[in-house]
Amino acid sequence: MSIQHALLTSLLEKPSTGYGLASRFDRSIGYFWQATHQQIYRELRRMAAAGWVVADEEGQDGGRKRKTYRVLPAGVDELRRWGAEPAQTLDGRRELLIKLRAEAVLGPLGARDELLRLMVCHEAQLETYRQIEKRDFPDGAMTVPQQLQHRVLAMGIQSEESWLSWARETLPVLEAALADASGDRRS
Amino acid sequence: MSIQHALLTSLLEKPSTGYGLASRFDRSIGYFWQATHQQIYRELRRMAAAGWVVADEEGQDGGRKRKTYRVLPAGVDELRRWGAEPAQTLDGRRELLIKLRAEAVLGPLGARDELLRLMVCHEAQLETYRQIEKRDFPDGAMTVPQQLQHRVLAMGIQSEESWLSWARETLPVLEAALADASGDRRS
DNA sequence: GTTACCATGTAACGTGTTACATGATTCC
DNA sequence: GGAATCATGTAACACGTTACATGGTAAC
Repeated sequence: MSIQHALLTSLLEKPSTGYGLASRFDRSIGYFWQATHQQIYRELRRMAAAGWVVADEEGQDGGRKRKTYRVLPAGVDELRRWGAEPAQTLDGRRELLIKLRAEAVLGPLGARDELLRLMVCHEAQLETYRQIEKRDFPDGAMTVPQQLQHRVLAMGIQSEESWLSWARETLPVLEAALADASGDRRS
Repeated sequence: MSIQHALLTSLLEKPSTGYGLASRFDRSIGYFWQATHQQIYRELRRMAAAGWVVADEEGQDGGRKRKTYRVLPAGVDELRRWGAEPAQTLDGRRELLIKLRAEAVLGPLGARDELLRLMVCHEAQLETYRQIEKRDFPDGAMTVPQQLQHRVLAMGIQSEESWLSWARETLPVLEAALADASGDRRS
């Protein structure tokens, strides 16, 4: 259900209409997450009902109105709460990216801890894949079908390696963010 | 709807019960695709209705029966048809992996062409991301929030690079598979 | 006998997708 | 006035998830 948090983050960066969100989604969070306009309108209505956002309606009475949504304090609270909450699913990679963007707007929320947790999980996963590789695909002559099966496993190994390499480059940035924030508090 | 094709491939490798598929899914196609037992039972019933698979029921009358599914010729035809069909969605990466496993069982289905098509798409996507990086994150001093946003984009860039690198290593294997098959026909 | 695992299923719900429909504004 | 784009919505459906329920078999 964290499409809501993606939208909150996006709205904090800049209040927008649903249509505007759908367009901007393409070129930020949309790098890794696509949402149709239906989903966006549906979630905006839900969040408005929950008091996380409001729609400032402009335009004449009668016809359909253009609604510019902005985040209310309750929405910020929710985003902070969610940011601090450790991911339940082992595949919190997408969520983590939203937490990064949310931290860029709101300051530290706990993304560093989340990143460290995910790194442990993905290191374990990588190790598992490597064991399977050692067991099922010993060096030497492989038939073509075996090579194909090996490429499938290789995809898993490479994804994990690539993610971990990204994570190791990301960690210092999150630590700089923490240092920054504590520096702000001190001054 | 290609969970059906994943199941067909898995059943071709070895006829199984729904439960068995769910377990084996964890250690092959499950590298990149998880399916709950509900999904699996649902799809098995649908495929049985379509005549793609049959359940050999054993066990006594009355109680629930253990059903061992195996693929019928119509199921093989469907898998071949699907294998040759170019992916509609730009994100055919998961499907491609199933096509690789399907090729390992059935011989060439067209995965090489599919791989080449996807490579073109992903090269274009990578280029787009790099343009955005050049435009939005020029070299030099970046604030911490900017660095965080940059890490999100970096994830997109790295995913594409990693996938393309996998694809470049996979291509020769698919070509060896084609050569193998034409060799078989000649002999 | 009771625990663990094998095996299948129903029901309900939430999310994501597709098709279709409507109207406002802007530009030519 | 017509086309393109901005903007919002309803309805239906497919897919995925969770909760709950049932019963068989093997091991202790």
